[in-house]
Amino acid sequence: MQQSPSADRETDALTQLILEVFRLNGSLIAAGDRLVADLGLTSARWQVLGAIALSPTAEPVARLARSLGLHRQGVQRIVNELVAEGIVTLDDNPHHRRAKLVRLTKKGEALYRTAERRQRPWARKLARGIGVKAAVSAHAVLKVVRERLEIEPQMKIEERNTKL
Amino acid sequence: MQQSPSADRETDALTQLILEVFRLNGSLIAAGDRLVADLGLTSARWQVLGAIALSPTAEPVARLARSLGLHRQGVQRIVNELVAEGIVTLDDNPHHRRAKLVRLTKKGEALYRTAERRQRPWARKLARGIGVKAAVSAHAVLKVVRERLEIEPQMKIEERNTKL
DNA sequence: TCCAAATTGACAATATATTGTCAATTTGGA
DNA sequence: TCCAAATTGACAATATATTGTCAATTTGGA
Repeated sequence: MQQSPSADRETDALTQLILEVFRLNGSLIAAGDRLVADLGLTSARWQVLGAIALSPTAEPVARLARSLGLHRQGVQRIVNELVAEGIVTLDDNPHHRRAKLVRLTKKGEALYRTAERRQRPWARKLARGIGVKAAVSAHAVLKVVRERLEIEPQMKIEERNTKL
Repeated sequence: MQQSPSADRETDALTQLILEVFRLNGSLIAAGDRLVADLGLTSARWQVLGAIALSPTAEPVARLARSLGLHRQGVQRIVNELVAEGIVTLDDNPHHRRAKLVRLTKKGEALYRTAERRQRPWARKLARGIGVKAAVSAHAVLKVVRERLEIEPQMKIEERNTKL
């Protein structure tokens, strides 16, 4: 089903964009790791910490994993490490005997705030001169693509484990 | 060093964009895996295969890894598997006794073409209606950000192993 | 109330990625 | 020509991610 030439230019443009997303993702993770390494964080830990910090209410591991699009087991592993280091605690959940609620400790909150304080000027330098409009528009494009990828044909990570 | 409000909106917009890049990257890898799974490929294998197929001349593993921004060892592992499956071969390199040149076999070329044929209509569906201009502009934004991340403060993957 | 389905954390097996080191070899400048 | 530095693949140790399974528990509909 060959399309019009303009549709093909569109396809090519998106393909290039996708390749750039892969490259940028790699660079961002590497840069994030460097940014918080001396705090004992990694990009992965930071991401989990962020989900805990930003969630309006404390949540169990499985729910955090689901909302991050990560594997339950991977998040569990990270959370267990963070517990061992006194960065988060697992509190009893009045609504579920097994599913403990993950909460930041004082130390965890301080850690997250430190990382946040460091992230901002870093992002500011990266953002300089890009323009709100261009950034918002790029964001919109990526979001549309992601949403198209996520409709049906695909299953969520958790569903894969459960259903297959 | 507090900036003007507009600079902060810019920072916020970029932060949102960055989070979206992480999410999209995950979705793309998952979708890519599904797209070529029945061909015996994964996103990682496909990426390596692409580097081999698109390079104007055959290259050794270390060079492929460098140009992909991946670890030499990871690419080596994938290439070894591809050799075992008859998808690529390691040919003698007249200029270097150890660094064999990775080349696609007939089978490998056919496989890559099959994957490519499948990728195009898939990308076309994803791209529909996005507009060349929006895609190109988004690409430009991501590229600028990546290039800023890659100047100095950071070392290339290979350099890290060698220099530290 | 009851019970099948879904959720959850634990555990284990395996796959994959990362980090570090080494020796063979090539490269490039003195 | 010579030799220090860089590149390269091999190997190994470890870290991390993925997949699969299970039992405890909760949920939601009959």
